[in-house]
Amino acid sequence: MANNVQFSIAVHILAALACRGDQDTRSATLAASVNTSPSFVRRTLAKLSKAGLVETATGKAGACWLARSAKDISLLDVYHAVDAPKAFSIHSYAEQKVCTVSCHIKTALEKALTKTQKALEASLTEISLAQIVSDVKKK
Amino acid sequence: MANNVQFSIAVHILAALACRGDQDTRSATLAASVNTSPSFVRRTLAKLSKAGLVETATGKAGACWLARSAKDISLLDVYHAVDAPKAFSIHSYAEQKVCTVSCHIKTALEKALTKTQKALEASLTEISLAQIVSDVKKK
DNA sequence: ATAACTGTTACTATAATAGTCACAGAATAA
DNA sequence: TTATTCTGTGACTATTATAGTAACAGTTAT
Repeated sequence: MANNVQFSIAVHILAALACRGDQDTRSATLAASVNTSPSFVRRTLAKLSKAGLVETATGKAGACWLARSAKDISLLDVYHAVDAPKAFSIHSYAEQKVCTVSCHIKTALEKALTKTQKALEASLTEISLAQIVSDVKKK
Repeated sequence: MANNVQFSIAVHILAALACRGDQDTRSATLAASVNTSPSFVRRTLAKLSKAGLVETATGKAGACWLARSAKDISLLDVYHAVDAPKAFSIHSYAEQKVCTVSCHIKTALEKALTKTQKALEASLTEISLAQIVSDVKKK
């Protein structure tokens, strides 16, 4: 499949909203920045909204804006909001009863991969949206 | 697309080889344990071989075995060997020159995601094949 | 020579994701 | 109250990374 880029698109959208400050923003405006269709933006926005990262208004003056300060939004929040896939997946297969490895490798792998997933998530916690925005503006 | 499971299949194969000790092992035997075709196993095996994790013999008595002790193989070695995809990918899109975010978000994101990738890889270094094998046998 | 394996290429099938379209529902403004 | 213009969402197609298979040349033991 195509790689999952929802996460990076979500960060892009949030950074754009942070930069626009108090201005109301329509999905079409964001779509222009991200270079995709408004519809796609709205679908991502819906997830961010459910996760409480943005707020939206429907109707003629429809718009969206950050629900809280950029410094209070971590990349882990975004990661969870878009429900991005785990770093690793384990293959599924029929266990061969005669083979110890075949029977127990799955559990052993899960244990190990849980650790690495935790490490990744811990790293995401360390990075705030505000930092991203600051980097964007610096350049 | 389907998720990338090459990594977990590679670990499965290596764990199986570790358990079999000095016995010569054919790709068909591994295929039975992993529950896939010998051809698929051989392709993974080829990568592991290029990375120096296993050694193989061609010809009638063809076989494969670990190139070094399981405790000297880390999951990071395996990760690199199979050339597994990065945890995150960044969306590509045409930069909108009028938009600061659109122009610089990519660099900012790359910087952030490099950090998390490093964290993930550091975590993989900590886990050896020997540990996986030990977990498999314990159960 | 023959048999039996690996290494590799070429192919098809699958499935996750991207991306688009269309429309109902909602709020504003005339 | 009607027209307008936005969001939210369901239904769809297109794309593409990956899984998985088939086939065969090359290699080695017997």
